[in-house]
Amino acid sequence: MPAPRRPGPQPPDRPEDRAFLASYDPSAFERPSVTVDVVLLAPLDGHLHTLLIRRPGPPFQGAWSLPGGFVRMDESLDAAAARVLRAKTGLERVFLEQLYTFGTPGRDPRMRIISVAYYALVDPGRFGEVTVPGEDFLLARIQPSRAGAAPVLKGAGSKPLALAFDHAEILAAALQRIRGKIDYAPIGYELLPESFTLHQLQQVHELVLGRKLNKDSFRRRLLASGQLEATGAIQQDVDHRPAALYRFRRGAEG
Amino acid sequence: MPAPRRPGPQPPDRPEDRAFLASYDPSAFERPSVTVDVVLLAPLDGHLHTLLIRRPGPPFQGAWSLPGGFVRMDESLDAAAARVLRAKTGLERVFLEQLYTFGTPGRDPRMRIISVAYYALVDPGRFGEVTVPGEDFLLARIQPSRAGAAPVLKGAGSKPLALAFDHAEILAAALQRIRGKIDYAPIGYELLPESFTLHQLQQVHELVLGRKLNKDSFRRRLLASGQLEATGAIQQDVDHRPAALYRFRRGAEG
DNA sequence: TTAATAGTGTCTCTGAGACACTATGTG
DNA sequence: CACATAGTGTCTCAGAGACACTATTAA
Repeated sequence: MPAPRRPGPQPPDRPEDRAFLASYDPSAFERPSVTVDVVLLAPLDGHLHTLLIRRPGPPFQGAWSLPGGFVRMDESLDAAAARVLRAKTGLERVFLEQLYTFGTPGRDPRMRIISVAYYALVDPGRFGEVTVPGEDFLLARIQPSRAGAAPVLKGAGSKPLALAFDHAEILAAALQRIRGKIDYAPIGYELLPESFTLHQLQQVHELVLGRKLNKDSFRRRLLASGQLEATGAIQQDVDHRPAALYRFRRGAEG
Repeated sequence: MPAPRRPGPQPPDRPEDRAFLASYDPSAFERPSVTVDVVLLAPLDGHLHTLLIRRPGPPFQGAWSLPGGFVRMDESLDAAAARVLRAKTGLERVFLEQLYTFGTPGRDPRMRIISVAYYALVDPGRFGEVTVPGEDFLLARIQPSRAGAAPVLKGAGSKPLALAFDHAEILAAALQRIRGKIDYAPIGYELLPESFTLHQLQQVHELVLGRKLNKDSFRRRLLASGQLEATGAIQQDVDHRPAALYRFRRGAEG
């Protein structure tokens, strides 16, 4: 939620500080590893889906996991999340926001790893761009669930998927976050192509919220919000009356 | 925000995993330091206040900063925040929630430090319990400000305080978070003693939101929410009609 | 023409704001 | 008594749900 991060104010450059810095021993404290994990969400076939990667080695070898990776020493957390997402999926210029930081000791059996979780939202068309280099991946369907309930994932088989590490918890936190946010923040648009119908926007909101919405008041509310702008075009190739297409008015988020 | 954290599911114990673990070299990646910083908030004299600690050494020697400290290898992030708050202020059993993680390279001039920020809410009476061992501290007044505007801090002098590192940004994020949350989450009660009047509760909401609220609808809304329970007692030692005292019904958060 | 979805007009219900009024304490 | 704050009753207005109705496309 904070605004874009800048380096903070710099302290005055004084000789005694330089002496202190030179004598400072960064190895005095044992340090944890820090990673980012990304929950990538998009609607597909009437369900939310998330991208999972099969773990190529232990621990949890063969299990499904969120795309993740270590934070480098010279990059911000936001930059690490964008880099990891690009490296693991090929996707760039994606809506990406910090979610929560998970750091329970033992969440990774190898060593102490603190993971800063992010969530990313894309429109379903961009799932087509996904290329996972040399790795097995899956777009897992997230079963509709009400707030509070743990989300259930479905892959190709009939059994619900279990995720590696505490990734089920991270996924649940991401779903809870967008559920709480979609009513007042313009995140629904991130799950749709550039232009869309009001019905498609309503379907996205219903997917995220896990319940049906009233058509009339949804239309009224969104049209009154000033967030939408008619493109002038209408839907093509539908076997019923085509709907007007809208786009999100960036900047005018009221 | 996620439910209490447990260690994730453990992988099956297989011989080949043990071999992998034995060969795993944790020093292969350079690691950042990880700290927690705590924004402690309480209402006092009609203003929100936050506890600051004077930096005893460089960088930013003599400047005011949030209480913080390194995360130990064997404790969770929540536990680290509670421990740091206890060590720096003596306060225990405080409402404490993770806020956001700040990790811009250069935010600490000494080395790469990633800080998991928390915010803590206490009632003003508990400020009396605060003891900062051998350290200079200050309860700084947060000037009323509307959403979006950067918060302004006042200490004893007339000039606004500047904080060390990116701590002003962390404070701003904490204020923004509780502003967004107080309308639907029972956090206002954390800023009040066990029993309180509706007027005191309204004042706390007004402090957090930075604006006056309508008395009638505030009363109606809170009484209808089912969150409040009359204690049966009334205010003492006031020079006007005493108000009824209420307490928060924990568990019944609707 | 029918089926299907898009889109409009209007009634009702609920919650917030406004305001008038009564209640109960102190000095 | 005056004065201050606590607390109630009721009117109005705005937004959400419900529902009836019209519009426009394909088959």
